[in-house]
Amino acid sequence: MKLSTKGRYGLRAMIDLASHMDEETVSLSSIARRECISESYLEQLASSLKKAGLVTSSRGAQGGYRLGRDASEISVGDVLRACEGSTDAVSCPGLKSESAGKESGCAGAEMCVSKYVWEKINTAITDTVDGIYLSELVKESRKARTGHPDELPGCAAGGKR
Amino acid sequence: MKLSTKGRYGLRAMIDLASHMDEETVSLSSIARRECISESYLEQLASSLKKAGLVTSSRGAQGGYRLGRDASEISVGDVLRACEGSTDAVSCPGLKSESAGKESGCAGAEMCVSKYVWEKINTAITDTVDGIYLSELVKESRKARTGHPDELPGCAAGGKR
DNA sequence: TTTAATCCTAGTATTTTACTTGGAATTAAA
DNA sequence: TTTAATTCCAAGTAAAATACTAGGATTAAA
Repeated sequence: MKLSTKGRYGLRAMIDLASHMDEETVSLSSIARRECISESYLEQLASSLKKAGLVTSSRGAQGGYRLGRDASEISVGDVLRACEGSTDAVSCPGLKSESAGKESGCAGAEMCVSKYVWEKINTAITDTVDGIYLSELVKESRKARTGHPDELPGCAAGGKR
Repeated sequence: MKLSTKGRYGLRAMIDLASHMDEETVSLSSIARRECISESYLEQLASSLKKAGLVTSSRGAQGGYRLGRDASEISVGDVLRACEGSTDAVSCPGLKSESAGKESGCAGAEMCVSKYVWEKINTAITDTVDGIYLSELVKESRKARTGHPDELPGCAAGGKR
């Protein structure tokens, strides 16, 4: 039951981008550097985020990315879904989230009680991630940073895995 | 962010076992048959469940498994943790759930705002799975079954993947 | 002594993850 | 007009994780 690097890096990147909305554009290379994420890997995430409308881009020198809408209107759920495809911990036909008509899969769909559990887990996750917005995280981040203004990360220790 | 077959099969198996507590012992082969799970794969889950004290076993002919304690005292969380190791969607040093002292990993641990998000996701999941007990599921299952007493699963359609 | 079961260790095919590579296209600035 | 900085795109790939299978050894009831 793990969130992959896509979701984890994706959120970090979006928080970083949101924290630099004073700048005209933000290049992937700068995000990658600050967040200790491989730039070419970030490209893939950027592509997903763009498809989802969460960021816009301008090409060429001095180009880069901007948020697609205000940070207060982008939820963590939006980001994770864009990067991971879905935030469901279990997806099986017959669950509400998959509105694939009929019980197309599981043997004896209405007898599958665990379905009930998966549904609860999925809504718990969804409710949580849809209730947190980038704007809050940016605020939190600034607070933390001003508390320790001297500490500047550096990639060596972590970030990768 | 997917729950693996271990957790999914594990819970199904435990519900099945809990539904047959009138019998002396329940063999893996019978669970495997009813739940459409490979018996040899189930053995591995049974071993984890036993280590966690969620089931007890007796060897030899006529042997089999029983619940380690009452179904009302075994939560879905207990089962999932036994099978999957943890129910955390993200584990990184610095999170409460990992009480590994110091910020042993992430660059600039206190600046990592996403930590705050992972924590919320993890608690949401934990709270959910720790609040559902096998006894409820058995009851639900019986209700569903008596509603459609004629339907008997059969493995063909699903169960595997 | 046969048979039905748990128990145990290891192997393996497949899938997924986490990247990298090698460019092409676009645009601002020199 | 060239150069440099950037996004964009499609494939390839090594390593890890997943979802099993195989082959027994052990135990105990019938």
